[in-house]
Amino acid sequence: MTVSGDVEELSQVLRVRREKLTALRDKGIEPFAYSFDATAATNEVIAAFEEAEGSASLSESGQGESVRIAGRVVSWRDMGKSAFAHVEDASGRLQVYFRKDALGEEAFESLDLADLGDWLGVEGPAFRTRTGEVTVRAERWTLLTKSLRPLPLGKVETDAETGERIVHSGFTDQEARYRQRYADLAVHPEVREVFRTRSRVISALRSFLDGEGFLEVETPVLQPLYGGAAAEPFVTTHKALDQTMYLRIADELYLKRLIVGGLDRVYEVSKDFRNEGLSRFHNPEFTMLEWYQAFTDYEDQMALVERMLLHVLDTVLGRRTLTYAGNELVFEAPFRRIGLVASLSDALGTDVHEMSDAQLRAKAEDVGVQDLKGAGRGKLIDKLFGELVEPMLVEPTFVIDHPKELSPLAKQHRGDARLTERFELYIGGVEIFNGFSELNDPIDQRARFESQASLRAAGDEEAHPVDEDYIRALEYGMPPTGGVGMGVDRFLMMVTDQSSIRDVILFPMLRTED
RNA sequence: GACCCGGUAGCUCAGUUGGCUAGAGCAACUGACUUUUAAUCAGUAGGUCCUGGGUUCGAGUCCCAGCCGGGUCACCA
Repeated sequence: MTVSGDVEELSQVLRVRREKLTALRDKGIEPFAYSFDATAATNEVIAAFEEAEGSASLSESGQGESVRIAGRVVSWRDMGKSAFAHVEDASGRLQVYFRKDALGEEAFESLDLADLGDWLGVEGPAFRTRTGEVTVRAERWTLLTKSLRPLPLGKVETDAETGERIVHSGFTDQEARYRQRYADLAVHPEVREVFRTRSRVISALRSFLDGEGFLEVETPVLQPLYGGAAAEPFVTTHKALDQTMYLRIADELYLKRLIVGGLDRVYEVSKDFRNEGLSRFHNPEFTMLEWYQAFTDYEDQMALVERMLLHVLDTVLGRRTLTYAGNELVFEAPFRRIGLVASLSDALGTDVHEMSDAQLRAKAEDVGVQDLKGAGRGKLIDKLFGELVEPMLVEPTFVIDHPKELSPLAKQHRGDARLTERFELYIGGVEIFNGFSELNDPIDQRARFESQASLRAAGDEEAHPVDEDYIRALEYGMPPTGGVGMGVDRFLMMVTDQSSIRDVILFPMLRTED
């Protein structure tokens, strides 16, 4: 684009708006107002008018009380000595009727300098038009903000039979919508609604945990050593300390340090960062909810997750079903539970525990798993599960009792030394929750870290590094604890039926422009 | 990282076998219209055809390289 103010080189549509800006100032109209005192949101104006109609308290000419509304102009129909517009605010849109005789010559002529996208304040009584739409008859209008760049507004048609909203020539380029989320939000009320839902869901998660006696805490984003998940970190440097720092990949090890300290129920809503590829289920910066509760195990936590999800659905949606990717998901506790190894054994027709590593590897190659370099027994089982069982987990399903090598922070299963007490909750075929009976034996924890280190030496770059300070904390004594991590963005994909994680993140990661 | 698809006006898109001055709808501008609602009618203006090379008398179109995006897969306990 051009140097700002260099009007000569602006494209025609931008130039025209700059010229109107100048014309407004010449008329003594301030194009960027300081404030406006609206008396009602647009949806309240409509509701109040309809109520007045019902109680027959309108004036003889069918007008309600005068109102003041503020919003963005999203449609305009000029009729010579009158004009209709729709003005949109956070609550909805409302039609405004401008008449030369009601506004006076000067105020009406000044409307020529208004554009789609401008923010306007309008004052006047509501009435119902011949075609039946509740409308404000403007007696005064105020320019609140002049828009200097045309918004990609489509034309909105309401289907007469179904009442459906049909948008013509809208703003559909995905790249442009993500890069200019402000414009995407401005022209798509349904996108604004997705993010309102996001906010309500996170609020409901917090209120649920608060109600259970949990304490919301904040732990470091910048960490001297990363841990709590198997992932590549972002690396940075603190200059004054001359020290390498990592952006957290999980909150787990810090939150469990707090359990050691006696804060027996803690949770954190956090941004975590993983230096990995992007996909419709992965954004390098994402929102995680983790909580830890002393004196509970993974059974207790599965029950808590069930209650939490029902609370969120009841609070936010008022129903216990979701439609995601064309599937109806019914939430009814208790959710289905399947053993990871048991279900894989069923799928393979052989007991997984009886199979050698070589047999597992051969099976994995059979079903087309790629990149098995350095994969240990646990990873082979996990890959096979991902290939053979995971796609069938549409209804909410707890997958439980994972192999030990896959879960270096989970407590050994009380009935089977090969397994851990762990669960993952799958919804719509996607992993949303991950929890376990937390490993609190520092000697076992050190051994697990060390076997991770040998996996790392064998080529598994995601294996966990040893965290000596965390082991020291466990040595002081961590009570029996159940803990859970939740992929908040993924859950929101389910709640709002969006197919990409980018559609539930306001500003998803993209390569920079230019 | 692999494969497929795409990038043309502010927005949404056409553009044939390579051929004259690159088109349409919406938005914009001028004019008409005081209950319209995808308002309507008449007219006008608006382009780095993603970038850089190449082939050709001639490239939006064909070839090569690159950039950016979307989708699918891989990666992702």
